[in-house]
Amino acid sequence: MTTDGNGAGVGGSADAPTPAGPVGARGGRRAAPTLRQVAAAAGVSRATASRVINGGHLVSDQARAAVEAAIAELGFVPHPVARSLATRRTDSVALVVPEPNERLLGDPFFGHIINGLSLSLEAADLQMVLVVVRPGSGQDRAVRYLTTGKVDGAVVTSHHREDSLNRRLVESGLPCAFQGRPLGVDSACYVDTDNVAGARRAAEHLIASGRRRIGTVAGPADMAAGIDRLTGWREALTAAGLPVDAVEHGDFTVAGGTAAVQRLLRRHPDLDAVFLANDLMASGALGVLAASGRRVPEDVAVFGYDDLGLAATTTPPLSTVVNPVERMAARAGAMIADLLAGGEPSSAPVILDAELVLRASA
Amino acid sequence: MTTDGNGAGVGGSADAPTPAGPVGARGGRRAAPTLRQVAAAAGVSRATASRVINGGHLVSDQARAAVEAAIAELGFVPHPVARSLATRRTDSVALVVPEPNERLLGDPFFGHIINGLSLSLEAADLQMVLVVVRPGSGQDRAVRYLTTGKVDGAVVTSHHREDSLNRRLVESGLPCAFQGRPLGVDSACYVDTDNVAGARRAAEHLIASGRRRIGTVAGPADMAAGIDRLTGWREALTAAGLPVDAVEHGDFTVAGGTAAVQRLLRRHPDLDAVFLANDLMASGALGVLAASGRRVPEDVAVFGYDDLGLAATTTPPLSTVVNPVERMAARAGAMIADLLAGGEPSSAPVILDAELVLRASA
DNA sequence: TTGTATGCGTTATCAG
DNA sequence: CTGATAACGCATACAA
Repeated sequence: MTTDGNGAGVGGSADAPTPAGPVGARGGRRAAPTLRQVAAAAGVSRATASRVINGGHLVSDQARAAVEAAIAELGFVPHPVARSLATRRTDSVALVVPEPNERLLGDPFFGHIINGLSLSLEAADLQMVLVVVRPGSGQDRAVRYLTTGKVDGAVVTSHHREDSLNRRLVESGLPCAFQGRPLGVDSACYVDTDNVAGARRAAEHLIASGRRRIGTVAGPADMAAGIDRLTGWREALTAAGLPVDAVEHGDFTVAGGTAAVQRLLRRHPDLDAVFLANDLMASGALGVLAASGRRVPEDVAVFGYDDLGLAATTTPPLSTVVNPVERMAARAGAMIADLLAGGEPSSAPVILDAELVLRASA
Repeated sequence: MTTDGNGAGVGGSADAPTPAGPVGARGGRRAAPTLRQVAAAAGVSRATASRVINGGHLVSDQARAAVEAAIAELGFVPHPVARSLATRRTDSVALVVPEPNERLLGDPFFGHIINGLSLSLEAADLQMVLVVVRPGSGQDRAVRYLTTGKVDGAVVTSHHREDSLNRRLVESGLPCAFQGRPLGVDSACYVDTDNVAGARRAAEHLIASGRRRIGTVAGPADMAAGIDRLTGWREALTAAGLPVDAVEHGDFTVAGGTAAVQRLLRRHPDLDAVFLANDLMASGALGVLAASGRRVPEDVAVFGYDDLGLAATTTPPLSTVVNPVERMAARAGAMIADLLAGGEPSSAPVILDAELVLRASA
């Protein structure tokens, strides 16, 4: 083993240009052992030591054993930065989230995204880096960060409004996977849920249970989820020969939903059902309806969208459409992992199903 | 300027060992320009080019102008990984969050943490890396990631249960700042809110408004926030000569709060007020009270804790204690930024105030 | 003020 | 199977 007290310097290998003085212990952390020290302790070259670390092919059992012993003894861990510089990989991917608005702060949505993604990335030994893009110069900043080699790829949550970010990212050549159909860019590398079908089914349920005057509070007209859920609602009502004029738009927040429902009821006091593009807004609707003396679901049925926890705790509990956010994020993570492993970019998006969950409100 | 069509190779500098062949364009991304190319284009040495990039001291105006022009022309951006290897800094800090449980998924808590922290880190030109620690081997994994040079420091949200993570991190020498008083470690480098005072004030308000039989649903007994809020409640009741026997513990979730309140009411049907250690549990309590035919606040007053959005939207809206989560995270970010900039570790924690917000429930 | 030389810790190439 | 050695891209003592 040739491990003299010094820890290095023996072994006869001609590669020790390092001054070898007492390591400059800055702060309080003692310097981590390097590959060179491992090689010296094992009596092999750095190249051989490196081989056993990376797969261990093409090395004699003897050399491998020696190196592994040295690694264990020194507590060696490869320095990720140095490795990145050499391999030009960082083994980390960014989760890009839109500007922090009411939705980021108060919606369980992002918690689920984060959980699903970090879990699937972990399975591929990738680290998640959260990049929140702020308005103003934040986008430039984010693009610079993402395209200068600090991450190997990105999962972009495309629930934000259409802007140039998506396009800039794919044009930069950075491997990207989108969660939610991306607007403003022509990429098939995304996973989404079938928002159209989900909304349609919700509306169909309302119709099947006898409702005839059905309104909706749609999401923002410039977000994919907002557009698609409105489309599904229209499809169902049109197919049933019902009018589709009772539409208001909300911003996916409780306050926004509250205001939108008030407008809707003012214009259409005869509504016997309302479909809201997410549960947060539906929760606001519940308050408005109660305040106006309408009973849910006897007088007005309420249907939400998301089922991310809130729906089960309102009074009455909300019937809603399951938004498989966590699974979407996980699939997006797998997608980017595939891409980074050399897989081909998927030619078709992954669309997860949108099932109903019936509770008391409709 | 000596810029021949080749872009490099002139200037007489003796450092061009690179083969100079057509860059291996892997994937679809064209290779980013390097410092060497900038130096060549500007007709200076790499050292000089490096100097103008890092502050620009000790360089002639002429050289600086030439380098800046070259940078602009080539669109040069320093490669962060190479820079990190040389400087031994990464300019990024980790946000360490506990295992993903119900709280991470459904609580707006983490959204606020993320927002506050990323904002303050951005001000210090630091990038936030989110590290979620899973049960099992997740902790080893996290510690390895955090202590091998991929981040310069960490902000640890200490709302998770007491475990060895805190200790392992500070012992590793990694600069750490905690959000919430850390259990299991003796560090003054944290920012918290005065949970004891907050809970005490809430209870005092209940007492001042005439309530005499006051119960509480405390948080977990092994989390700082749970412990402190219970303490505050006890202090107020004891000072008023009221009994402190009506105590149940919940897990900070709606379901947990629901169950805990049911137990509490079974044991103490005469309660005229209840203080819950967070709004999620308070929201569960609202449902139980309504179901049992008790009016809020006429029969039973309800007081929550957090005011992170939910409290304003329940029926009735919750009186609660403001938990300045975003400001805490921001302060923790500033703390770690200071530390990394060479500042001294703070000798005393930062404690933010806990104010009441009165709504209809109490 | 500028340039030279070297180090940062790995991986990868290419002779042996 | 193994070992020199050259990248990787940038920063920085030190010399001039």
